This record gives sequence, C-alpha cells and structure tokens, in this order.
Amino acid sequence: MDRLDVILFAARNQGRLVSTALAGKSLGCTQQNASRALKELEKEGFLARQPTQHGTLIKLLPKGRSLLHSYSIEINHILKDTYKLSGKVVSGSGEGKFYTGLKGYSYQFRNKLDMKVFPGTLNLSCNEDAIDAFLSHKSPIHIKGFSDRKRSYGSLTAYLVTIGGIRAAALRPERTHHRHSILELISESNLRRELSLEDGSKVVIE
Amino acid sequence: MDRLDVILFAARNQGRLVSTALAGKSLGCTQQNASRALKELEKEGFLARQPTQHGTLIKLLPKGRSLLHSYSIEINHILKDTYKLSGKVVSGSGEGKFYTGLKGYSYQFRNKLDMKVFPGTLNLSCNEDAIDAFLSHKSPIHIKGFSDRKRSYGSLTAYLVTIGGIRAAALRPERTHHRHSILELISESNLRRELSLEDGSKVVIE
DNA sequence: ATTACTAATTCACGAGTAA
DNA sequence: TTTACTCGTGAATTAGTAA
Repeated sequence: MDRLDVILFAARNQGRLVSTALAGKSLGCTQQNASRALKELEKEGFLARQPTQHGTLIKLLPKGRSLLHSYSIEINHILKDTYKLSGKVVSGSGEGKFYTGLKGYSYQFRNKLDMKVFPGTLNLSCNEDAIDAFLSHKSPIHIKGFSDRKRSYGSLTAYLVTIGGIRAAALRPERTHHRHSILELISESNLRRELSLEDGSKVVIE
Repeated sequence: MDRLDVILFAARNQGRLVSTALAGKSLGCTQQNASRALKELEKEGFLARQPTQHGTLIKLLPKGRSLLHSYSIEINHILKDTYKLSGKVVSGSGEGKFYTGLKGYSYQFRNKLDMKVFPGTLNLSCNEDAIDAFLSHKSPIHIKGFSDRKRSYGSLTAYLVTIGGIRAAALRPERTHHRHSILELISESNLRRELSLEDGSKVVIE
C-alpha cells in the first residue's frame, strides 16, 4: 500500500463522507485494508478521521500536507530540467504586433522580463494539456492590465522560456477562462527570421 | 517499497553510475531488494537500466516522467486549494509606517510587486511552522537592501498574497535567522480600515 | 448499509550466496 | 567490488465475520 496514494485519496476526499469500501476500490485493495491504512495514517498524524456508521470523514493534517509538499518540491525540481513543449508555428492575425507595441505592456516587459520586446508575437499551436503541464513548471510573472481612452487591456501572465536558445516569454491572458491551444511568444528578436521559421515549422521550447 | 520513491531515486540519479547498494541505503531496504525493484520498474517501462560490474546506469523513460508529472499535477492541485494561513491581527510598533515609506523600499515595491504601498503594515501573529509552510508555496520576490547616510536597511523577501480578496504582500527580513511568528503585510490599501480589523481579529490569507 | 476485528494466505523482503 | 539469483520468513493483505 503506497502511503502517498492513501494520503492523496484522503486529500481528494476531505470534508466528504466516504466509505472505506470506496477507498479500497480507489486504492486497489479491500475495504478492510483501506480501513486499516487510514487508521494507521491517523495514528502517525498524517490525517484525522471521524468514522461513523455511514462513512468516514477525513481531514488532512499539516503533517500530511507537508509530505505532499515535499514530494511536490522534489518532483517539480526533477521535471523542471526535463520538460519541453513542442508546437507548430502558425500565423497570427497581426494583432500581436499591435499589442506588444502598447506602452502599457512594453513598459512592464522591460521591467519585469528584462526585454525590449520586438513588435510582434510568434504563435505556436500546441496541445492544450501539454501547454498547461509545461507552464505549470515555470514561474508566473504578472503583467498588469491597463486602459487608454478607447478601451481596456487585460492582465497577462508571462513565463520565461527559451526557443532555439533565444530568451523569450510565453504570454497567457489571465481572464480568458476557455483554454487556448495557441501559445504566444515574445522576444527581443524577430524569432521568425532569427530561427528561419515558416508556418507549419515544428519548434521545441524549453 | 513505494514505487514512486524508487522512481524518484532513479530520476535523481539519472546519468550517474550508482550501485544498487546505494539505492538500497537511500530507499531504506537491502541492496537485493533495490536491485529487484529497479528491474521490476524497467520491466514495466518506467525506466531503462544498464547494469554493469561497476554499478548501474539509470535513465528515466517518458512513462516514468509522466507518472511523476501526474503526481505533481495532483499534489499541486490539492495544495493550491488547501493552503491558507490564519493569524491574529496584532498592533505593530509603528515601525512599519516608517520602513514602508522609505524610497529604497517603496521604489522596489512599485516595480516588483506592482504596488503603490499604503504607508504602514498589517501585522499578523501566526504559528511559525504554518508561516513557513504557507510561504513555501509562494514565489519569493527579492527586495534589495540599501543604505542612507544614517544606517543600512536589510534585504527582504516578499510574497504575493491576498487577504479578504485584496492583493497584498507578505514581507520577511532575509537576514534574521531567528524565525519570527509575526508576518508583516503591505498593500495598496489600508487593510486595517478596509477590512474593519482590530487587534485580535482573526484573518485568513491566501 | 457502515467500520473494523481476527484468522488465513500470500507475497514482499532480507539473508545467503553465486557469478 | 559489482548485480541478482534462490529460499525461508514474516509482515502485509485478504477473507470471513462481528458489531
């Protein structure tokens, strides 16, 4: 019985009334063993239990959270070195050039990303899950939205990446809640020219 | 034998020539069992092995990485929702107002935290371990120390948080090595007034 | 329906050792 | 020194029940 798996089950089901039979099913063991495992972890201080006739109420304790945390730290550290994202170059609508030129953004790019940004974005079509997985290993950098007389421009999250060895940043709108399979990159150089890219070119970013 | 622990060992020791005896030591089992476990995971496709007379060369395969990744995603998801810090409002000595007003700091708050900081800090008394656990999930932002004619002011680490939905930053001195159960918050607004707080009020920050 | 005891079983682990 | 086999033991898990 993987201790971590039991703790993850506990964490997922905090606050709910769940049966040990369900726990067993989810953990691939018998109801009896799941019951025992939960009891054991309670004894060791990872979680708190309130067993009743109708199920068990579980709560993750600090010790349990800190175990999860230490695993998370180690895994992230390992994957950071490993994770790359591949995508295909697609042509944008030219909007990128407009947006990146706006003072409200470019000022922050300079300050927060240390980039005098080339006007224009390189748009990559990628798998959405892969984008999320890739970016989840990067540190988000907040780029504030702003307004001019005509309209307002939303906040962005930027992530520092490299493409073909060139420093770049991936930009994601913060508000849009529908996920997006297009990743926009900015950089100090004209990536398209610098890396001799055309629509359809396959690229890998790190 | 926790499968994940073995895979983590493999990931940590990729590219190195390690003995199964060392693996056993690191995993808390015998050399024999470590050897068997690695062989098993190779059979299952998580890693590749090249055992020699002088040690074993290990390489994590995509299946192994994706296992780590799925754990990472799940743990991060759980911790994100879980981690909050609760504390009690205490009154500061008025120093906060002085420090936050210093140009050397406020300039950086504006640039690095996007905050035109309200003069004064909100001081929370919290459990020290809880503070550490909470902040370890946040990205540290370095605030440089500086000197004026009279004295020098130490470097700080800032962490972006929210309190009652208001953007704020927790500040920690970098030098002080004795841990501190008081967490100082700065924000663009007067948190005390905005959130109707008094000494002793319980608050939760995220 | 629950949880969780005890007894039976199995299979994971360590010890000993070969290559 | 290595890796990794076999074998015997026992801890971990299941099965059968009780409450």
